[in-house]
This record gives sequence, structure tokens and C-alpha cells, in this order.
Amino acid sequence: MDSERRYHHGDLREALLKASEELLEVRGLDGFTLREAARRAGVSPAAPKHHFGDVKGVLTEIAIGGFDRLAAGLEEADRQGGGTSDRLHRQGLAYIGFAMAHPARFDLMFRRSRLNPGDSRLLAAAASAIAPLQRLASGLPRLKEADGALLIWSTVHGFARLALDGQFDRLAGDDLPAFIEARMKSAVASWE
Amino acid sequence: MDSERRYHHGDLREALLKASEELLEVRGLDGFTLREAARRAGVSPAAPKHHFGDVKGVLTEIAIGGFDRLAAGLEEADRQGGGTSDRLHRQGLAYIGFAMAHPARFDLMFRRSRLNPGDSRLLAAAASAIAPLQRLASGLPRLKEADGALLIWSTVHGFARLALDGQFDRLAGDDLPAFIEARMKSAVASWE
DNA sequence: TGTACATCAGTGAACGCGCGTTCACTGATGTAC
DNA sequence: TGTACATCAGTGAACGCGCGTTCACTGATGTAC
Repeated sequence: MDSERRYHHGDLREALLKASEELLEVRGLDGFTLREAARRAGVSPAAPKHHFGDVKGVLTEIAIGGFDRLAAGLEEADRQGGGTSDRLHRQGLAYIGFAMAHPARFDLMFRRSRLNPGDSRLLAAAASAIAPLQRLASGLPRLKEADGALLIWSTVHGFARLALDGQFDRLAGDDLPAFIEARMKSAVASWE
Repeated sequence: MDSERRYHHGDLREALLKASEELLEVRGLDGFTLREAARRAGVSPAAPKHHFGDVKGVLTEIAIGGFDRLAAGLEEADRQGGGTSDRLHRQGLAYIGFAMAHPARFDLMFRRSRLNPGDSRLLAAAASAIAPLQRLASGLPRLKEADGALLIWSTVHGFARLALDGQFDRLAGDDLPAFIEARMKSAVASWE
């Protein structure tokens, strides 16, 4: 461990992202502040400026990373094979699982007010995150392709949001994963 | 108009709620502050204390009102008659329409961090808001009753959220209402 | 009908806080010659 | 190989802000007798 204090950090950009992600996890989106992120990275409050411009710059970067991870999760679920139903089921669980595992990041990814909403990399990452869902939707006979993708996305997204917002706490009892799994099965059945 | 300044307001509670709702509309949930609400009601920053305790008290009250209005909208949609599909379609549009018409209030209703999440009136209002959806779900042959209600709720809620978050801006073109209407039709088809 | 008094609903100043960003600066790095 | 110098990536203090809440208070109301 080379812990000597140097004036130049070396890789502050990455360190700042890491610190910010941790902070997000600990404090939630509403509790996130740039100053605390800088503090966590062991750096002065003005340091982030050079790498990200402003708070939204940092958060946009983290949101992009979030969409990438979400995409990877869906792709991974898809690679496990099976028929359309199996894949739908697994992708849906992956989507909801991502939201539950990283609630603050999920909040962030969809809350424009804390992002640079026009950022082209953000838009691209968001679009390609749901591509695996779209590919699957084209295999559904009962729905027009575009509608199918939107329907699935809305359902899965809404379910995740309601779960995160605690709307299922009373319903789900003490086994939320099982509850989610069962509801997902029923959702898949409605699409095929 | 009796605009003489009296020490006692007369109906500050209502005035404060009204001012807060307007403020919410103007500034959004993140921009809402109790001080500005008090300013809008023409009253000192400490005045709300007597009626609501703290910020969360005010916001919880507004959220309750929101759920009541949402419930009324769904009931109204239901009263227009027709078969299960028609009612589903209209209730879905009512739900999404409510969200689009009152985005900040919709945000508030589901964002626990700014509410008193255990408030019994809030919980009751939230539960009865989706009751009309649940009643309809019991008329769907392909789904277990409980699953049907959750599926519909998730889909409609997710669609509303994604729309509010601007995720459909590119897809919908310049006629968002028509876009929503068409997608809703396709959703209803998947449930019956 | 009048009055004492408790209670209630306000005031306005102040507390303590931490934020995002700007500013003038400085130490380190790397490049041209 | 050495050196001048531009550029870059940091510092730390300060600015200006507005928040939620507390505090000691006061004006108004309404009730008991």
C-alpha cells in the first residue's frame, strides 16, 4: 500500500466514481452530495470540477455505468437459454433484481433532475439496456413487436418501482424473493 | 375580498395545503420547501408547526389527498360502464392521466422519504386508491385474482413512471396522448 | 352582561447546518529544444 | 542530458444561499363564573 500523500492523485476520476457509488448506496439519491463524495475520495471539494464539471456530470457517469450493468444482467439472463418464456422470466427477474440490489442507482438512472438528460452516452446506454427485452418481444405472437417491448418494460419497471417504494411490503410477507418470482411467472403467462 | 391582515388566519390549515399543492406543481417535489409554502400562504415560517408538525406532515396530507383523487378518477372511469376490457382501458388511462396531469404529486405519493410512511390514513388511502383496479382484476379469467391486480397495477404504474421520466419522448413523437392510448389498448389485450 | 384567564395560533429573529461553486493559488508533470 | 516553460490537477478558503426547526414572545379567542 503506497499511502504517501501526493499532490496529484493519479486516478482521481476512478476514485471519485467509486466513492460516489458507495456514497449513493449509503445515503440514497436524495442524500448524495458532491462534497461528501470528495471527502470520501480524500480530496478537496473543488477537485471533482476538473474531471466532471459539476455534480450532474458525476451522477450522469454513474447512471451510464448503471445502465451498462443492467444491460449486462439482462444479456447474462438471456444467455442461459431456454424458450421465450424462460428468457422472459429470467430477464424480468434480472431487471427487478438489479433494482432491488442497487436501489439508489436505479433511482438515479431514471431521475432526470439529477442527470444531464441530453447526454448522448447516457441516452445510448439507456437505449441499449433494454435491447435484450426488445429482442425477446419480437418472439411474442400475440403482440406487435414495439408494443410487446414496451408492455414488458413497463410491467417489469413498474413492479420494481412499487417494490422499492414499499408498496408490496404488506402483501409479500417475509419472503419477498418468492413473491416476486411468483408474480413474474404470472406476468410471463400474460404475454405469451 | 376581506384582505385586512388579522393575527389569526382563520383557516391556515387549508390555505397552507393549497399553497403547498401549488408550490409542488411549480417547483416539483425536489424543489418543495416548507418555508416557501409558508411564504406563499402569507405566513411566518414557523406557523405550519401548529397544524402539521413538520414538513413530512404537510406532504403526507397532500399525498393522502392525491390518493383520494386518484381513487375518484378510477371510480369515475369505472362508472362509465362497458365490459371488463372497456373499464380496464379507461381505468388505465385514468391512472396514467392522473400521473401526467400531476407529476409532482404523483412523485410525492410514492416517494416514502418525504412522507410519514407509517401514517395509517396514508396507508388506507393508498390501498383504497387501487381498489377499483382490483375489482376489475377479478373478472379476468386467465389470471389469479391477486396476480391480475398486481400485474395491471405494475404495468400501468410503470408506464406512467417511464412516461414521466421522459423515456418515451423519442418514441411517442408529438402526440403522446395517442401513443399512450394505443399502448393501453395493447396492454388490455394481453390481460383478457 | 362583564370579566378573568387559559389556551391557541400566530410572529420574527436566530441557530446550526451543509451545500455547490468560484477564486486565486501552487505543486507536479511532461514536452520542446 | 538538462532546462525552460506551458499545462494540468490539485488545495483551501470563501461566497452566497436557503433550509427546517426552535425559541421566547404576543395577539386573539373562547369559556367559566
